[in-house]
Amino acid sequence: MKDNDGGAVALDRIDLKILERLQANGRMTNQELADAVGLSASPCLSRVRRMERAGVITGYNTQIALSRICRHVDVVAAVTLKAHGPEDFELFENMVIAMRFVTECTKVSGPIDYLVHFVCPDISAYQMLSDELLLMGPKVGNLSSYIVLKTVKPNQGFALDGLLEQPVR
Amino acid sequence: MKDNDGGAVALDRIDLKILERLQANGRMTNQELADAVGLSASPCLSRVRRMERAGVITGYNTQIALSRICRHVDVVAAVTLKAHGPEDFELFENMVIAMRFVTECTKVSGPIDYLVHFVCPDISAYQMLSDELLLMGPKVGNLSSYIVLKTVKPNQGFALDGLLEQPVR
DNA sequence: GGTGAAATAGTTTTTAT
DNA sequence: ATAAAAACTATTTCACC
Repeated sequence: MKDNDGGAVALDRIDLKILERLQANGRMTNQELADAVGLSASPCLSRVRRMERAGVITGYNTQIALSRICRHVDVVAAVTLKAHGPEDFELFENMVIAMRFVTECTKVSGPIDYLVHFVCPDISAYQMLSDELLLMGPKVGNLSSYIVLKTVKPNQGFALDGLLEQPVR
Repeated sequence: MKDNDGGAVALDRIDLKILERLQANGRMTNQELADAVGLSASPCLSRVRRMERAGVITGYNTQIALSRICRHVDVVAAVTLKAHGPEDFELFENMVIAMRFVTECTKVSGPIDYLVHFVCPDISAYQMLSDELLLMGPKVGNLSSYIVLKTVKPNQGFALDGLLEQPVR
């Protein structure tokens, strides 16, 4: 599911509708999708395939309510490195990428360098992982942990209509 | 896709395998899934439906590479309220839930109350939204904005095998 | 709770516009 | 580039284990 050309991708209104529908339900059949966007099945499918090949659609996921299956803790760590050379960033990033129970990591601007999201079996597992970052990893200057108490608004995709008001034909 | 009973859900090894596969590819066919977990198509489908009804599977999403479609800014705001009564939390949460371009919001422990994730068309749109929270909303004591520069590790689901080592039959 | 066959429904390729 | 039709494949139900 990768065939990037590196450039921007032009989408028309129908492509946008397809993305909106698939964002809300990634498992709908091509038939349902075609009906929803006012196309017959085969052009609808070729549009989806085209967006997959262009790297616009990068994958399909299943949302799991982890709390229904097992106890776990959800923690966000705000990490600041001591040194800020390219090799310091690279070392930290490779460590985080390889780390189990890290579900997501972003590099941010400002006094914090990284936000690292962990989903671990328990606090002691988190304790070990954050220690690993602090002790064994590259020079981590500060690591503040924020335990997630509640998901107020779960991720339900982008407001594509609001984001794409200009470039859509 | 909701038929919760409020209680915990018992899963066996096959259910777990199903979740792992669907987490990696939410659009695989039931046939492929059945083959992957060593079941025939019909029991595989009934397990999936059962987990959907039990609220273990809460939905199917499509990942979109927004940067291939349009310019945008991705910001995480760390918000601390001035007052911490139940009504202050509720007011803030309702505001955030209704807010366009907020893709995700979590309540956290510690000196910060909420992490609010925005994906906006540009910085001026973000400026307006954060002002809305600061000025019109409930008493926001502090709002620090962290612009996302890079996604180091994109969300690829949970390490289910590591999280579920105890309760699986 | 699983299997395998049968009917229904969806996907995908080809062909024509 | 779209649509319709044909061939193929998957989904879903059901009788049986």
